[in-house]
Amino acid sequence: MDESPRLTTVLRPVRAGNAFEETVERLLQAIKLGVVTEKLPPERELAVQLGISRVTLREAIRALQEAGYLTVRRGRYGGAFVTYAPPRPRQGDLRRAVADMGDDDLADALTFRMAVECGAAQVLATAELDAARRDALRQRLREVNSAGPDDYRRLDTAFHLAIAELTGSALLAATCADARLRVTDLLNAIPVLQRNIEHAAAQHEAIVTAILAGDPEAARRAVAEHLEGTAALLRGFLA
Amino acid sequence: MDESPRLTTVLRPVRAGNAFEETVERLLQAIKLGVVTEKLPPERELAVQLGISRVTLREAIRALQEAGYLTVRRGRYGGAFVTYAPPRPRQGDLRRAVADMGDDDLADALTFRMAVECGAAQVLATAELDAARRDALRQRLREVNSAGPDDYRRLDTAFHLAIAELTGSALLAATCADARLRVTDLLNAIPVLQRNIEHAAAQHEAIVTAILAGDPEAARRAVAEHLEGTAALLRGFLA
DNA sequence: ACTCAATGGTCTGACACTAGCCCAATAAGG
DNA sequence: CCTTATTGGGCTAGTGTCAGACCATTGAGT
Repeated sequence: MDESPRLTTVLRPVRAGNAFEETVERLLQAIKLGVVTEKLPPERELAVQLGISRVTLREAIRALQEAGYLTVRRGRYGGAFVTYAPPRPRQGDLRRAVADMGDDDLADALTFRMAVECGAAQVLATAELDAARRDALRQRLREVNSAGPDDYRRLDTAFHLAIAELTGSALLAATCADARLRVTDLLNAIPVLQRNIEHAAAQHEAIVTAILAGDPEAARRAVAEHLEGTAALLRGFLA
Repeated sequence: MDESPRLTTVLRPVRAGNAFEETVERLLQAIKLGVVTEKLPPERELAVQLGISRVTLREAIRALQEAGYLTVRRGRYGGAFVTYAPPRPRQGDLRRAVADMGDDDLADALTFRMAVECGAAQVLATAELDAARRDALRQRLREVNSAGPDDYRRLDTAFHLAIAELTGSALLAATCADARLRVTDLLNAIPVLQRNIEHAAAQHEAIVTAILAGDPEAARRAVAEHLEGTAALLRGFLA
């Protein structure tokens, strides 16, 4: 923070890059988060959803195709198919992934995620949840707890995002998704060990219990503990 | 939420509008939040900060000039001067302001703000603060507590934003600023009464005490209580 | 009175992005 | 085998945005 923090906070860049770059980024996120696992929506439809022209979208798709993330088929029942699965992390991947981010960026991302996910859990615990929402939350918990190593990250993401989405706030959901994908590359570089899964499962359990019990303090604490584990691990790789 | 919430969360529009519109919006925010009270930075400098061309910035400035928010003077020591102060709210302003937002948007904004501000306070309470940061926080508290009715909103904004900024996370600071300005128009339509100021002062006091004591639970609770008051007032105007 | 640094005002050529249209390929279903 | 709905592929004309250069104005200091 050089001069007036409030000034640089509000007068920050209005756009992160050109439409092409931002679109590539967004699609990559959707793929890496496991939000789309099979086929992207048709170009015309997707272009509308993303608020860009089809030309720009097609350029982005072509870039991802050349990078090996997508395979495009023409004709009816064709489309852009996801041909990517997060590779099993190998020795040194994590160190490299951490090094690829600046130290400041990493700290920023971790802090950001901690704040918004705790906030979301707390809000959800405060809200009065109908049966459908309670069931949806339990369902996500079951899914992540019964996941195999290959699906684990995807279902873990789904679980965490579900908490934000169930608050009913689209802004909050989008922000949590944003926070999550700022650490996706790092999480994907962490080996998924059985005992880690079990540890996380207990914490997920605690989060859901607190939310369903309507206890915002406990929900906040449970999420903070859960995230702190990962954060501490990643911070260990900082210079 | 129609189909798959996660899908619409990630595959949302990549840009909110064209560069011109977004720039107007951003500058208007800076003015209404009271972040700039006198003069905007020189065009060349501001264009770089906002990541846009000078041409686009100038169009935005001209629009705000025609709308009466700015006066532009040429020559050395010239620039774009703010000629706007939030008007004293009158009877019916609040009802109108609430009606101008959709019900869904209002609920979304309030939920969002609750989550991110609580998250920020909790994070700050967890962090180890050096003397400079502790002093900065106390300073902001003193300022808002000794504010007159005309400066109150501006200094209240500064206080709330300071909490996010002191976490050191630029992402979190930007998100809190965003959350705040989604309710700025509504807050500006609420009359500033002396007893409300006093009530808020006690709550601000509690927030700072909890943060300085390193008690994230208390910090979270204090912020939640503080925001809930405003939220309840606004929700009262919903159809 | 003059100078000059800082600032807004304007122009130009290049590139990015868009909307809308039509073509080409493909596979399910008759 | 043929038809057809659905989907990607490609083109064009028009608008938005940019970088950079140059002009016009102002007022503090000399």
